[in-house]
Formats: sequence, structure tokens, C-alpha cells
Amino acid sequence: MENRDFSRILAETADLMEIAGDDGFRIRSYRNGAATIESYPERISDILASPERKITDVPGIGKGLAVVLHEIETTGSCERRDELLQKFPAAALDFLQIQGLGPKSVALLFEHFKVQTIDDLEKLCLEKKLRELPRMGAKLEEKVLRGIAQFREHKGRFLLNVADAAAQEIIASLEGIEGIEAVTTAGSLRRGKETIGDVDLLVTGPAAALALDRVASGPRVYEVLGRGSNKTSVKLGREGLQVDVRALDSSSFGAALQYFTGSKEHNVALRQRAVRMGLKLSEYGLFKVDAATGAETKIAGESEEGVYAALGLDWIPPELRENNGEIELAEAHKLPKLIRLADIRGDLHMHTTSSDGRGTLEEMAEAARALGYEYIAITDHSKAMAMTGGLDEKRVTDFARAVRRINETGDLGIRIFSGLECDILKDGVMDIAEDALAELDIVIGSVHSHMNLEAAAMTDRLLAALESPHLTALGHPTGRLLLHRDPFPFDFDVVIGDAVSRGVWLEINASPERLDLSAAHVRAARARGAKFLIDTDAHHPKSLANMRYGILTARRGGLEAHDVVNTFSLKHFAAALRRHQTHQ
DNA sequence: GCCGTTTTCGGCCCGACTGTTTTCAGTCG
Repeated sequence: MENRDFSRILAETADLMEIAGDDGFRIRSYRNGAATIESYPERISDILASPERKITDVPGIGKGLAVVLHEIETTGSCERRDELLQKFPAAALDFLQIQGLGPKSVALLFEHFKVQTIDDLEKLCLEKKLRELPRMGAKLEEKVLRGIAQFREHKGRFLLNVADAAAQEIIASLEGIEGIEAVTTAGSLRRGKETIGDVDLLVTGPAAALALDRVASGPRVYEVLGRGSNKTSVKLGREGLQVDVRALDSSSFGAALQYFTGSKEHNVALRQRAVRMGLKLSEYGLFKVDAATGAETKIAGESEEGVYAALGLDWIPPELRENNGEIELAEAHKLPKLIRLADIRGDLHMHTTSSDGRGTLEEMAEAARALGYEYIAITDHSKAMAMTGGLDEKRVTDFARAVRRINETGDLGIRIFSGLECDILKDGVMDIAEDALAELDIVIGSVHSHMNLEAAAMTDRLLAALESPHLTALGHPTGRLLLHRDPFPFDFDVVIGDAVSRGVWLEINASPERLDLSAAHVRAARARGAKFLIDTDAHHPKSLANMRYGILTARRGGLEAHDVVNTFSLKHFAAALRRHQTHQ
């Protein structure tokens, strides 16, 4: 049992308890425990098994949760969860995913209409029955129908980090097995897409078939969908992430890697190109076809580079393989030199215990130093985010001064920039007065409320925010939450054009829940001359590692290192900030 | 259910909007 399994079961139990109307503070304790365990540096299983250790030494775990954790370790569930799963329909947890429905409404639906499935719920809305319940009306019926559509669209897809973690776990489990030469990710995961339908893995080596057995009998396998001599398909966990593993001959590995990486559109274009050259491209290789006899001679396939080269192309990074013009660039030797994770010198958006982060400034700084960064910005929330304990003007000013003192001592071994993730209020006014913002090195303006404005009103709001003389960057500019909430509408070209003319940078928020801006927006904004910062919005020291998802998104958007300000050395970055400030 | 301590129980991040009402519960962030 891994920590994330404990964490998931606790969180699920909390959801069920919420529908059941259990005590709110008890529910919070379960959630708190789930969050702590998810990011706990040690395996909970190991602590439970060790006679010298006490699980109650883990913060947030007391007597009650200790019992629950032991139950989960031995049975995979706990008493309260089992009880509630009996009481409510199997799809109970799905109902909470529908925007507009909370635990109270869901409980009422179960009680009054005996709904079992999302389909039942849809029927109720269409038949206008929802409005029979107290405090429910036509508007809610419409909202729920929209929520159901969104839910269905997202079902069966997974966030990039979830798919990535599953792939890395399987790769690690195959490492060091005699006769396995390489295990490689392919498909949309290798292309760095923001959400993933299923994970594709390719295995080579004389013992590749053995790897298929290993995967099929893995600890997290929930169901084996298929097991042939060349391919195994499994579903992992109750969430059901599908993983396809293929055993390949190393003589055609490059062609197979190319084929299974896709995208489909990129591959179609490549095969058309091959045909025009009198060649045939498949997952088995690139073949020369004799026009007279039809005889085929393999001319490439061992390596991907070889396949592209034989087609007269530079090797194309997987992130660009969407048939968006990358083939033409590869032919002309004009592919961008894409930004790499190693180019990043600092992280400019993170939270601490001063608002809703889980690490202190010192802990975040230490984690960033361990990643080899030269600088970071601490950007806690502003006061409009009341729930997070956001900063008011006095705390902002005090914080800016405290950071200046910290930098003078140099004790932390990394340069700290004082920053703020300042809310952009409904009318576009900044949540913090300008004289307080002036004390800070970096101000990231973000929208966290009133995301349902009409496009024109949202455009005006963002344009008004851009007038703030101390705004350094727009944070998660479209407000989307992947698999959860669509971007809010606004006139992207107008807002980005204004940001560029004012020298305001655009964030690529690397949090796997956001990846905002999206790759397509990055591409469009870059064409207008925008500069970007890629940052993690980390709420925990561990989350600084999410930078790589932001890098993938930036690469999909075609960015080079010089497009991204936090690739600059400390000296150059500080100078860029000063230019930004005096520009105002 | 956890924590801290005042060792036995009280406090535990808050504020605003929405759609439904006719004074506010539920949802969201």
C-alpha cells in the first residue's frame, strides 16, 4: 500500500462522510490526514509495520486515524467507508464531481429520488423534476446538465502527472531485470499532452516478454484487459488508468517508437511524405518499394533519428509532433531549439504557510536550492482569498522588508524575491493598494473569483488589471482547471497584445491541474512577442518538481530558453525586473 | 478527529455569490 492509496481512501471517506452529513470537523481531519500523507516523505506502510515507530507521530494523525490507517493497510478500506458505500449508490463519489452539486444536494437526491447513476440525474434534469426539491430550480437543472456533459467529457482521462507517475513506477519495476534493455514511454505521455487517455510503454531486449508478465501481475493492477505475446493491457487501481505495454524487436524500435508516439495527424503526414518519396513507413520500419516488382527493402527503423533522417527531416521533438508545421520546419532545418528543464534557474510563483502553502519560506528556499536554482519568488495570496489567509497591505509591506533583510544576510544560499499573487478583483482593480505593491519585487495578478463573467466584461477586467503599474505578470491567465473547469472566455488577442505592449509577462503555470497558459495559447502569444515565466505555483516544497510539466507545455508551444525570463541568470533576471519597474 | 494544554474540552482558515427565496442554505474558492 503506497501513501497515495492511503491518501485517496481517506479523501474518499471524507467525501462520503460529507454526503452523510457527518461532523464537519471530523471530515476536515480526514482531509487533512489525506493531504499530509500524500506528501509525507516516508512510506506510511513502513511506519505502520515498524514496532519502534508510532504512526501518531505523523502530524495530523491521532488515535482515531491511526486505527483507520491500520484498517486500510490490512483490508484496503475502513469501517466508515464500507458502511457508507453500502448506504449510497456506487457512483456516489461521481455525483460530487458535478459542478453545482455539493454534498447536501447529493444527499437529498439520493434520499428523495433514489438516483443511482449520472444517467438518472440527467433524466431528472431533462424532465424538470429537480425543481421539485427545496431550493432547486430551472437554473440549477441547466447548470447540472452542463456539469454532466463536462463530467462525461473528462471521464477516462487523467492528469499528466498521474499518468507520468504510473509510467515511472512501472519503468522502475522493470529496471535491472536481466535481458531488458530499455523501457520507453510513447504516445501522448511522451508528447507531454496536458491530459492522458492511456499510457503507452515500449520494451526492448531478449527478455521483453518477461516484462509483459511483470506488468500484468503488478501490485496496482485492477484488471488485465489483454495479454498476448507482444502486448499487455492493464487497468491500474480503481481509477482505471489503462497502460499498454508492447514488447519490441530492437531492429524496428525506432520505427515503433515513432509510430506509437504519434500524434495520429503527424504520422499521417509523415506516411504521405514517405509515399511521395517512393517509400513506405510503418511501425516496422521505413521501406524502399521497388516500383516494378513491389519488393521492399528496409532502409531505416532501428532509431527514430534514422527514420526522420531517411525522410529528409531533422529529428522532431515529440512535443511538436502535432502536424502544426513542424515537418516543414524539420525539412528546412529550422526547428526551434526548445527550452529544457536544465535551462530553468528559478521558480517565481509559490506559496508558504503565510497563506495556504504547507511549507515555510525557509523550507521552500531549501527545496529550490536543492534543485540548483539561483533564485525564487515567494508569492502568497492577497487578502481577497480570505480562506487562504491572504496578505493585507501591512503584511505585504512587512513581508517585503523581511525579505530584504533575509537577502542581506544571504543565509539561505539562494536569492529570494518578494512577491505576491495578487487577486484581480471583479472590476479589474488589484486587491492590494499600489503603494504596498510598490514594495515588492514581483506582482503576479490572478483571477480567482467571478469567473463566469461575459467575455467582454472579462476582457475589460483583465485590461484594467494590466493598467496597474506594478503588475509583473498575469498568473494562470485563462483560469482553467484541467478535467474540472473550462477556461473563462475573454478576447485573448486583445489582452495579450496589451500585456506585450506594457511588458507584462505571461505565466505558464506548471501545476498539472492547470498548465495555463495552454500550449496553443503559448504559441499564439509568442507570435505576438510575449515573454513568459514558467513556475510551479507550489503549495508544498515537493511541488517545485512540477516544473517539468510546465517545460513540456512550453515545448509544445515552441518556446526557446530566451522566451522564458526564469532561464535568465540571477544578474540578468534582476536587471530585467528593474527594467520592468523603471519602464512603468 | 486532531491539537494543545488551561490534562479534559473547546477551538478548529473566511467571505461572497447564487438561486432560491422572502431571509438564507448551499456551493465555491
